[in-house]
Formats: sequence, structure tokens, C-alpha cells
Amino acid sequence: MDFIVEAAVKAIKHLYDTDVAPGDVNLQETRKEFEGQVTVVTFPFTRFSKKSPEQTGVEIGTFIQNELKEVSGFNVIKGFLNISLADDYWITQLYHTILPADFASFKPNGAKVMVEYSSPNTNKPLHLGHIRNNLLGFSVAEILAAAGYEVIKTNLVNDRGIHICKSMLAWQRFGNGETPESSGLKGDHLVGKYYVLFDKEYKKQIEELKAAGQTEDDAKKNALLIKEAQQMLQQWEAGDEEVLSLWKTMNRWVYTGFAETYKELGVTFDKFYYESDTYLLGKDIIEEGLAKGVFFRKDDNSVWIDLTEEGLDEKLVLRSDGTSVYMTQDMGTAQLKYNDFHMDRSIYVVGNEQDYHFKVLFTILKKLGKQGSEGLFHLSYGMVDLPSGKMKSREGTVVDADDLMAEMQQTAKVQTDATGKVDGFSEEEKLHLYHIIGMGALKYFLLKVDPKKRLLFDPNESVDFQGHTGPFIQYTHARIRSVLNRAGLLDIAGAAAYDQLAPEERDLIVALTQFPEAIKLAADTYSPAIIANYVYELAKTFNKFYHEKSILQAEDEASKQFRLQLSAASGKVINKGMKLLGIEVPERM
RNA sequence: GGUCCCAUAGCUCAGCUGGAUAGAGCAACAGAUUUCUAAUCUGUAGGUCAUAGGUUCGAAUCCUAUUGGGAUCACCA
Repeated sequence: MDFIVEAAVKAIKHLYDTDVAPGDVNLQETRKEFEGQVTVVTFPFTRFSKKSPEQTGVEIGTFIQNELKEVSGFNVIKGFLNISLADDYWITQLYHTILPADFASFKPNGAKVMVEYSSPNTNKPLHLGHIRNNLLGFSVAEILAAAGYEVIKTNLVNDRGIHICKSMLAWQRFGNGETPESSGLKGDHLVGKYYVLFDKEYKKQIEELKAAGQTEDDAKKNALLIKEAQQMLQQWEAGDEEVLSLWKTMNRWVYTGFAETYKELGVTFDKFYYESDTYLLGKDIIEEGLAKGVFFRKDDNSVWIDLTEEGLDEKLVLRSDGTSVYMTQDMGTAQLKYNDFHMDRSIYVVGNEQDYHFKVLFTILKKLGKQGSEGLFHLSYGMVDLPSGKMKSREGTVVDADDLMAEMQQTAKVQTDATGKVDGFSEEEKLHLYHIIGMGALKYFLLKVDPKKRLLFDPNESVDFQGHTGPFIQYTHARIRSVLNRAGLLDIAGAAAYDQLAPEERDLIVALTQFPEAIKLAADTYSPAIIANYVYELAKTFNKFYHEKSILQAEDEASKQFRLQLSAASGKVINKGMKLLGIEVPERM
């Protein structure tokens, strides 16, 4: 649409002898109730024209129509110049822009971006909150890749620390040698079971101590189990053979379980980092920061940064005993990642509860003048809450990721079987379809919402399969495929005679042309929701067209071939758009 | 207490850098299938865009304050 903007600029120069920047021309899609496809807002130009908005619109419109052969007409309503482009223009768009294989594929832009997401703890299985994280991270990575970036997907696994020791200790104490094999439990679930058990026993001990007269705080510190867990962590850090062996065994169980969950979710990673490797990093950066005067040392030997000027607090970066804190580690890890990949941008997909942490981390790295620090971004997303409140693994009040995915596929099965459309499918095809649809419903449900908004999930209200949902879009795709399969070989040349567009056809082409802009906007704002909503609008537009116009029974051969081309283009864009969300589309459903 | 985020129809959400009469889906009601997949389509009903000011030709959108909800401010990660 740049050519319209250019023509408008030229019109204003010619008519009112004023130079305006292309950015000053406000171009928008014409609202459905008016004639035309693009609209120029004329209010800003009245100060140059010294005329009414209507008259200004007519003058600019007249100029543009004379200037551009693509413009077939215009109307002005209350200062809005609605421009109609000729059918020929839209048909050309379909053939020469949309249908070619390279439509909406951006040239490599030479920039490298890292997307870090998932970042699980190895003491418990993944839950719904992690699903949101994983889907967001994966989708953002896909979108950035589509927008021309070179993308590296990383997963920083939190595989050490006191919480891991809690699971280990509880297993050691109460597990009786239970293994995934002996219990039939998925490894991550088995370990999670002992994490919950630890908390239960720990609470019991706290109550006992309180009954014996201790305050709550004292009881929490003095309970035998927590002391043992702390001791275990020290042994781990000291490299105790037995503890390390247990740690390795239990983590292996967890990784086997995670791998299954990731596979089911359809997410992948290019590089794993482990905190057990990185938790000691960052100390050299402390020295560097002290030398540069960015950090300062207090009398007790602890190291701090003063960020009060930035509206933040003083922040500890190294303990008085010389050991690292979370911030130290993250500084070190950031450096490590940069050394490994030299990326221009680095996206951290982490919940909004860590907004403060990342603000501080990025500020520190910038103050240190670290390479790549200008490209740091925290993709902060809202928590997934239940009607009962926040999910807490410790207390078992979570929607488990594996359970939820299984449930979604079960619901998909019920809904699909009820239609009777899959009777001819093999058992394998059916299972595959249930998977595609169930996961499509879940993924779309989570991705259509703006990432930064918190999400309420009611387990008692099932995720919809109708309306503004993944299955709606998948269905539209299956519908298109069905028609195309019936049509057999397409004949573009046969469509050449078609030169008069019906409104539904024009609307559909207009919608299709907007795909690249949607990708660009989604990439710039790191928001899969943009793509989700775009694809939904497109599917709706197609369904309307499908309903109004017969394809295979079209009036004549040219109409039929044209509509087949239009359908094929729609199917491709839906497929590609859904792929950016990590959602598959079926051939039949 | 300081800081950050959020608030749009009964419910779940769109609304791009300020632009026309604020849009979808679900739920409710009424319709459409001798015709390419009805997981679809059409229509009806549903709004003080949290509140109050301000900036502007023009504000759901920008600014300020207030209210409500959430998060965070550890020598935890």
C-alpha cells in the first residue's frame, strides 16, 4: 500500500505546496460498511488545504485517481477518503504476490536472536503455567524466524538447588527404592510426588515444633527435614559421590519425562544450558564491575550495585562469604550465552513475577557495557491462575501439563467421533487427528491472548472447539483441502478470463495480503496473539466466501478455476499462520 | 510504604503508531443443509471502554489523580 501513501504525499505537494513525510499519511483498512478497501484520513491535511475535510478528501482523491491506474474510484465521508482499487489490481495481487511460494517469507535480515524459554525445575512435572511459557517461546521463535531472523532456541534447566534436594531427600527417606519402572509412573511425576511429600512431612515437623513452643519462623528453620535438605545441598556442592549419584539418577528420570512432554507439546530446543554448570559463573564479572566502579564492596565484604538513580534499589550481587546469588549467576550465564552465539538480541521468556529481576539484570549488564546488552528483552507473560487462586506445585494445586494434554485429546476424540466424519479413518489416523485437534484447541486458547495478560483457567469449563478457537481454523483448512482434492488438477490459465470480483472474493484477497504485515507486527511486538487473531479473521473471511460462492459448481470454468486458486492461497496462508503458532492443521476432519 | 502490570458486552477476548456508529467468540433467542465438510453461515439482543479531570479538530487508545485486582521490593532461585 506504499504506492497509495506516495501518491497522497505527491497530491499534497501538488495541491497545497506542502511537504509531508510518508509517516504522516494515516492509512487504514476501510471499514466494512463503506465502499473501498483503503482509507486515508484527511483531517491532518486541512491545515495545509485550508478547506473542509470533505473538500480536502475530494481533492486528494481526484488527484490520486488520476495518478494511479490501480485506483478505480473513491468516496469521501466525513473526512475519510475511501479508495477503491480495481479488481484487476487485487487479482494481480493474488497471482503475483500471494500464490508464489515465497509469499510472506522475509529475506534473512542478518540479525541473530536467542529465545530462552521453558526453563523448568527438575523437581516436579510441568504444569499449565509451563505450557503457556513453552508455547509462547516456541511460537515467538517461529515468528522471528519467519520475519528473517536467525533464531537460537535455548532452555536453561534449573537442575540444582534446595528444591531439588527436597525431592531427593524425601525419596531417600520414604521412597523404598521406587523407580519409574517399578511404579509405572512417568519420571518427572515420580520425582514430583516426593517433592509434595517432602512439603507434607516438613509441615508436620513445623507443627510439632510449634506445639513444643517455638515460633513459626523458628520452627521453619529448625525442622529436621529442612536442615537435612540444606546439608544435602552442601554435600552436593562439595561433590559428595553418593548425593551426586542420587541427583543424577533422579534428574535422568525427570529428563525422560520432560522429553515426552516436550514432544507432545511439539516444542524443540537448539541448545540446553544447565544451572549445575552455570551456577558458579559470574564472579569474574563481579571483579570487572568493581574495577569499573559499577559495583561497590561493603564492610562485610558483600558486593552491591546502587541502582537508586534508575528508580530501583541497592542490589546485592555477591554474598559476604563470596558465594553467588541468582543475579551473579544470571550475569555469568548471559555472558556465557553471548560468548557462545554472539547474538544481537536475546529474549527471555519468563513470567511477570520476575519483572524486577530482569530489569535489574539488564540495567547491570548495560552499565557494564556488555556486548549484546542493548538487545536484551524480557518477554514477560501473565500467570495462569485457577478459580481457586494461584497454582502451587508444593500443595498439589496445579493443572498438570500431561493430564491436561491427555484430557484435551480425549475431548477432541468425543467431539470428532460425534460428527461421524472419521468413520473411514484407520485407528492410527484417528489418534493423530485427535492429537492435532486437542492440542490445537489448547494451544490456540493459550496463544490468542496477549502474553502480558494474566489468564484464568477453569478446569471445569472445557476449552471450546467452536467459534474463536483452534479447531475452527483447522476445520476451515480441512474444508479447503476437501474442495481442492475433489477439484483435482488446478488450471491457472483457465482462470485468466475471470476479471470481476465478488465482494467476498475481494475481501478474502485483501485479508490474504495482510499476512506479511501481521508477521512483521507480531515479530516486532513478540506477540503470537497477533498471528492468532489474524488467522482467525482470515478463516472467518474464507468461510463467508465459501458460503456465498460455489466453487466446484461455479457459474463457469473461469470462476471455478479462479476460486480454486483463491482457496488454495487461503489454505496455504492458514497453514503457515498456524505453523507460526506451533499448531498443525489436518487435511480432513 | 515504593515500583511495575492489568481493568472494554453476563463470560473469554480483539481493537496496530490517537480517527467514522467500539468489534468477535461463548452463553440466550430466531433462522439457513435436494448444492463443494453445519466443528459452518445469517440475524436479534447485549456497552457510562473502572471513575474523575486534562491534551486534541478528534481519546477505549496519550497525560494526571483516584478506585479495584495482580506481581514485586531476600546474603531464596
